Amino acid sequence: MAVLPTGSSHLELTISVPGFASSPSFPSSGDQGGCTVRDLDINQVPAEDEWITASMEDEEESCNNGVPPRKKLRLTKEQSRLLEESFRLNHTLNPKQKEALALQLKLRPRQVEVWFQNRRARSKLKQTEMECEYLKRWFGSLTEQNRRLQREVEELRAMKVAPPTVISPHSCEPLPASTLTMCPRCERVTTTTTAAIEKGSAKMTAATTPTATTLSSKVGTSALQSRPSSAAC
DNA sequence: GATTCGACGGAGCTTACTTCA
DNA sequence: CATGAAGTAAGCTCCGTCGAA
Repeated sequence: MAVLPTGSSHLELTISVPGFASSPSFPSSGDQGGCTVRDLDINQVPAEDEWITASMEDEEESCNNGVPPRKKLRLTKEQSRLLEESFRLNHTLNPKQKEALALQLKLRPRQVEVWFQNRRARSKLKQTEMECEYLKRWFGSLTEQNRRLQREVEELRAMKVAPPTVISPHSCEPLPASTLTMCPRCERVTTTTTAAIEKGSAKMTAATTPTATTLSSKVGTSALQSRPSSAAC
């Protein structure tokens, strides 16, 4: 798709900074071949200090009636950055990648999975919105083009009634009006008979004002890559 | 009040495994 | 015993939705 950016670019992607160490502040509890998270149970709920609360007051009143209020996890900037980076490389994760990423981010695999689900869904939504915008603009320009062509047809019809002379833009010589027509697809002026012009005007009306359904069925993804009018006639 | 985003449940699909004729 | 069909469980993605921030 030439018009729309591929992948997730429309959801702001920050570029990784070389030398980033994953969660340097996290205490290492094991020492096994450089893996600092040996004892971390990835299926455990993150520790309390991993939850970012909206305010300090929230933190203070975290235990009401012994039931910890359900807090919404906010990913840290680094976690988000790493997730975005992974998403840019791959929109889906295999189980090993998921596990590794979860370990790196100190999140549960399920959280990584959910993040990718949401990310896919939301980038798709963004893309759909962009396609919608593009179609609106395209439809607008086609409508305008149609108006213009209809006006031209009217003018040509009027000329047919009047003395049939048209001045050529190139040679400034008078041309017979019956020889001028425009191909609705390639917008090239061709020579046809007067009868053909009348047929063509009817076709033009249909061809340049696609309905919403035909437009959306055409568009998919590939149709957005190029204007149909550029096709060979 | 609107928006963002982490989380969840359910539907649908695929794959691996088991059972049975 | 080998084989193919049918059943089942597990795991995945997508979708719609909820609710905290």
